[in-house]
Amino acid sequence: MADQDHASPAGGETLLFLTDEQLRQGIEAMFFAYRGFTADPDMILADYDYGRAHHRALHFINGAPGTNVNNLLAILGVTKQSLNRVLRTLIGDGLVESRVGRSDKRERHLYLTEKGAALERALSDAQRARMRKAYRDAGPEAVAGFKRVLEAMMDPEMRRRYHALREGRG
Amino acid sequence: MADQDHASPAGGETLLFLTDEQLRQGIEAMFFAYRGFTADPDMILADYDYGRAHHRALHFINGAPGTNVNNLLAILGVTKQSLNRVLRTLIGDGLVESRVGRSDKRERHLYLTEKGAALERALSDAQRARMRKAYRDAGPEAVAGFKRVLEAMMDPEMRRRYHALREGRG
DNA sequence: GTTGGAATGTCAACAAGACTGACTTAATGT
DNA sequence: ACATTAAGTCAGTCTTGTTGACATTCCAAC
Repeated sequence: MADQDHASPAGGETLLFLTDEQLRQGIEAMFFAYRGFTADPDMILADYDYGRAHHRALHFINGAPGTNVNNLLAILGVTKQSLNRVLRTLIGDGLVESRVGRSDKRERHLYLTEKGAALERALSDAQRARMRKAYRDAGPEAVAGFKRVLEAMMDPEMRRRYHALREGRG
Repeated sequence: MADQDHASPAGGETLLFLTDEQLRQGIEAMFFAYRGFTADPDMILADYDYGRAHHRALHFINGAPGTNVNNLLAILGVTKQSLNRVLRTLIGDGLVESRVGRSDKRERHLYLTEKGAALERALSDAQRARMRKAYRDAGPEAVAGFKRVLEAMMDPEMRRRYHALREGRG
């Protein structure tokens, strides 16, 4: 069934990579690569009593200091109960600081403490090291393609947020 | 801070994509894209009493019919106890058949039943549809780069298994 | 041939992290 | 005043990972 593409009369080149087998390879590549992607931070986290959820919270608070809980919720795509459990331990352990909003006192603005920034840095360094190696091995053009495909794979809402984060830092 | 690369005297082009901000974007792209990657099958699975783990088992049994539990274990990267729970429900529900090995009676060889193949197809179709759209939107060259970077991101052991699967089907 | 170790798979109990649902508190805004 | 919003909490459930203990089968050394 993977040979059916030879039957397509014209444009075979542009359709070649859309066979089920090609798509399947992409799916499996995503699966295996994501494992590598999370492996290094996971090893560090195992030493603390934290998990991947804590890493994600630290990452996005670091990237958008002062963000409120609702925004973080939307980015992470979890329920507030789930995020709250994580946030409570991070605040309790002195990695995250929660300040009452000055304009709207209902909101809580989140910041990393020195201690929280240190852990975030350790986790990020490990993850970035793998990313850097992958980028180097694959080359600049591959990286551009990599990002284009990943972006096309996102839900529109997540793509919007992805760009918003970039612009917020740009 | 994203402008710092202009300071690098030579080879700016080859280093441009290795700034911390570029790596951070890649990390966030992986995070958001993986969410999209799993979203469609997850919605289907919610209708059944199955989860992502069941999907993964069905996927790889479908790709390597007759595989034994140990091999599946190594591919999925979980403990045998964890896989066993998933396998038990799939076998109990008649989606997977487990045959005792003829040469080595300790081994169990796994096959999808008609029913199991049908669910696998439904899940795969949903996931492939998103993948196909992403590939189409990004273009063939981007897809090649996408795969190169993902492969470079894998642990060597997983890269080996990834290739083994491709050759087994090739 | 028996036996002891290694490999394969199963059962049971537990923990992390997600979920829903119901509720409280405080601040905002109409 | 009253409804809405932001945040947090409590309780209960589900999936999916973990360890530990155990049964079965195979194989190789004795």
